[in-house]
Amino acid sequence: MIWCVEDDASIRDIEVYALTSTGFAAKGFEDGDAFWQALQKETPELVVLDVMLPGKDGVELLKMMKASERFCEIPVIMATAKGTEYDKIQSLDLGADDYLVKPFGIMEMVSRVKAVLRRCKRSQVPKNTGLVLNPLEHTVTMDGNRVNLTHKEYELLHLFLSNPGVAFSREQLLSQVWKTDYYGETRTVDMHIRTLRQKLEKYGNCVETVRNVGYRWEAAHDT
Amino acid sequence: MIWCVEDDASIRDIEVYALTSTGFAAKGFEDGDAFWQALQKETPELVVLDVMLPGKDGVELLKMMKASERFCEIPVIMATAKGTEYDKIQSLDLGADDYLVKPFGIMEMVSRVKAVLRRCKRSQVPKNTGLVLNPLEHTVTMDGNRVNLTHKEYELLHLFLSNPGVAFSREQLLSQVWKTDYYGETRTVDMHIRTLRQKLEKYGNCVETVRNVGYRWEAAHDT
DNA sequence: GCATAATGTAAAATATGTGTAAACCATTGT
DNA sequence: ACAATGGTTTACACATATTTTACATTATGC
Repeated sequence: MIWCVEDDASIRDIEVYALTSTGFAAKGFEDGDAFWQALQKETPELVVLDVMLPGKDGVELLKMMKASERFCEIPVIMATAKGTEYDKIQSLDLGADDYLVKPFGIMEMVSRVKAVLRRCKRSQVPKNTGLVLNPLEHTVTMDGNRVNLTHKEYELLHLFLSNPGVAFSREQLLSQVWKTDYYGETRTVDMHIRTLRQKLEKYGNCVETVRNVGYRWEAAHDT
Repeated sequence: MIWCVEDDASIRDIEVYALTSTGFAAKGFEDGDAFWQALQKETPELVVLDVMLPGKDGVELLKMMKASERFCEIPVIMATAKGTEYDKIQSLDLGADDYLVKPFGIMEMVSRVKAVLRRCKRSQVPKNTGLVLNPLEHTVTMDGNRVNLTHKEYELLHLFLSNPGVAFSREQLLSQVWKTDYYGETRTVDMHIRTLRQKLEKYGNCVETVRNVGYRWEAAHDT
């Protein structure tokens, strides 16, 4: 799925149409907020991001993506009317994968999308974290070895792995995993985090405690 | 090692010089033959390839590289005076990794080289500039590096970044961050401002003290 | 330049949140 | 009903964030 963030409706439509007719699945977003919101639920293959946007501008969004554990791997092509060298350098140095200067030919955009995807596919080293969760079998393997988790532990890990980098409060964990909205004084969550950490051995320290908030999965720590 | 294939000696020298002074190892080639010959003995990290060349032209060389098992993985940036959309598309579709239209700024070239290398080796994570606060992850990154803040420090920064330029009194800060309306004689706020300033390093002086009033975030000071 | 008020700094003292172990309870299968 | 297993609670140890205290430093007005 390719996402196009562009406030001008006519340009957006052309972009989506061109990509769709080339065989890509594509979706348009009018502003940064709608885009960011959708990003929480879904992960696109690539984003074509306009710099000039109402609300948060493209550069801001790019920074936020590249600063995030969860989104920093998503390739981004920046598009803008500003064609100064500084703009190009800034975007590229911020981690954008390519740059389009308006008015750009629609086929050039498609070509660049294809080129970036090709590059990313090529450089995608099979990044096996060593920790594989299989929802179908309800199992977890660590470097090929089965790990025996209890149900709650499994659900916790599942939630963490589906949202890497996101900090969850104990309340959130209780409501998501335990399906209860009560939260009094209890060490229950901590207890399960503990056993999970132990069973995950070297991956245990991927579960970071965020003091005063809760816990977070930090994939960077998987050595 | 970065290779620049370009027949115009002055342009070639500038390219090599710019890359070298940026920290890359770089070497220039006058024509396709010299380049192709060198390729048999050595493998560059990336090639900046001019389209218009005496003898075999750039497109020809690109095709040969991409057809070869041995060289097809080497990233290529095409450079040319022809700036038509067709040329761009052709090059990109032939497998070039990026495209420069002459006359290009020398720093743009360096940026594109960096961007392409980054993409090809995702191992070196792109670091963005600036200060980014991610409420979802409850994290703060500074030029791409994570900053470890305590909860109060985080809340302070959050408040400042959400209201750039606004001067807050100590009372206001106490009520917003500490959620208390009491204010006696205490250095608590100053203390936290201090640690925040320290942890933000060069962004530390964005926290301005407003004498007789309190503190304010002045984004202009983030150089 | 000096007195004074405001802010910066360092350390110690305190409060708070989290880790841990063991005991306790609930559910399931036999 | 009884084990066996997983889940919860309790109580306390421990680590670290926060606050206090005391004093140094810097700005401001005369």
